[in-house]
Amino acid sequence: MKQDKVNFYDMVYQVVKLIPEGRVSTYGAIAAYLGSKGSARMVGWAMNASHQQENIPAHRVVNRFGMLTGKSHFPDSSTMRRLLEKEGATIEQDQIKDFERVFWDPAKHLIP
DNA sequence: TGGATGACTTACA
DNA sequence: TTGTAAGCCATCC
Repeated sequence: MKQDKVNFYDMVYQVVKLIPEGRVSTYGAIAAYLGSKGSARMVGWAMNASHQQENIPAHRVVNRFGMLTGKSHFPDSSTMRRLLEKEGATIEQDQIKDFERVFWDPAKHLIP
């Protein structure tokens, strides 16, 4: 049984899907919630694979600075910003304004 | 099998 | 202070 560990991607998806509307999270926060604080890259990697899933609001996941670093991976560089603004977030130059206000930490809102 | 990659983070010079 | 470098872990070729 190699599946002693649940798909890392699946865990990331679960957390990302739990992000409330109008809120955003960070790679590091999700990684830390999954138990691997230093695996922020894995979260981003999982997001890359999340393109197969349409239910993954990857636009709600940004880097630690609230910057839309993943916008380049969207069909359009403005798709990510548009989705966030549509949910009530404010984006300024590919960066979330009041980021700390819309920041959603899974480790604090979700119960392990 | 081993090396390389990745939408990041943190530490040190 | 700014810039460079390494570290993290899983997946892909």
